[in-house]
Amino acid sequence: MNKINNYEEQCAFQEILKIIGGKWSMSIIYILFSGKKRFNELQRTVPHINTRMLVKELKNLAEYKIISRKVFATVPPTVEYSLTEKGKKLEPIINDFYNWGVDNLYEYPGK
Amino acid sequence: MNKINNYEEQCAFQEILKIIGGKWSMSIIYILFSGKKRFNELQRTVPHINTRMLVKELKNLAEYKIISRKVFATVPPTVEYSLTEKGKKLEPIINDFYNWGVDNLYEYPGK
DNA sequence: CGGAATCCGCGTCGATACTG
DNA sequence: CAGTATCGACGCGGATTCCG
Repeated sequence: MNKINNYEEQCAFQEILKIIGGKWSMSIIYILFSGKKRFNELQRTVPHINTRMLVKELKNLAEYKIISRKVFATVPPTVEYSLTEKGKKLEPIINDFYNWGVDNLYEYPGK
Repeated sequence: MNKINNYEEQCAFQEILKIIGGKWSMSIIYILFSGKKRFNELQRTVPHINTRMLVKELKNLAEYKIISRKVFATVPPTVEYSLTEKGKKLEPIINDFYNWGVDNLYEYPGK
């Protein structure tokens, strides 16, 4: 009854992780749960990320329609990022994931 | 009411991802949902993983008590890996994650 | 069988500087 | 403000070989 564990499922898993398993993706999505954010806001909120990485991740997430990018033709330019419906569906999952981590990982201080 | 998005939470997130956000961790855990597995079984089931990476991941996961490692003093040696209670708690989360990926990512064929 | 050890390329990531 | 461009290093991860 358990169709888990076949080779194709594993490959699918790896594809999924390639998209949102990166170093920064989850952090960015996590931040966007609280609403749309501008580029600089994101950069300030995600610890240690740099411009290039943030641009790259945002582009990637937008490509898969997890986030949407809205440009306002103002001076200076304004760009807003927000979650799409797909992205919003991740909220409970990522929250569970985060909570699991806090509950189960943090009693191990040392590397 | 949303305490999300502060700097420390973000750092915590990055710590968690460092532990189970690697290229192979989730795949291995996913496989172990269906029961204990031996080293070679895992290596055969996870696509493209090699010995070194598998050893490394198993060691890491065991260190954080997500999986447990049982050695049987037989000849030839037998080692069984299985999920701990902590690891089992991940099952619904990773399943949700996987399902989300299949539902939302697979209509994008291209790179 | 289940690892450990070594060697090494290649891609990722980071820092910096620059642009519309 | 919101990126783009370029460069260089470092470390991840792959292949191979050896060991108990």
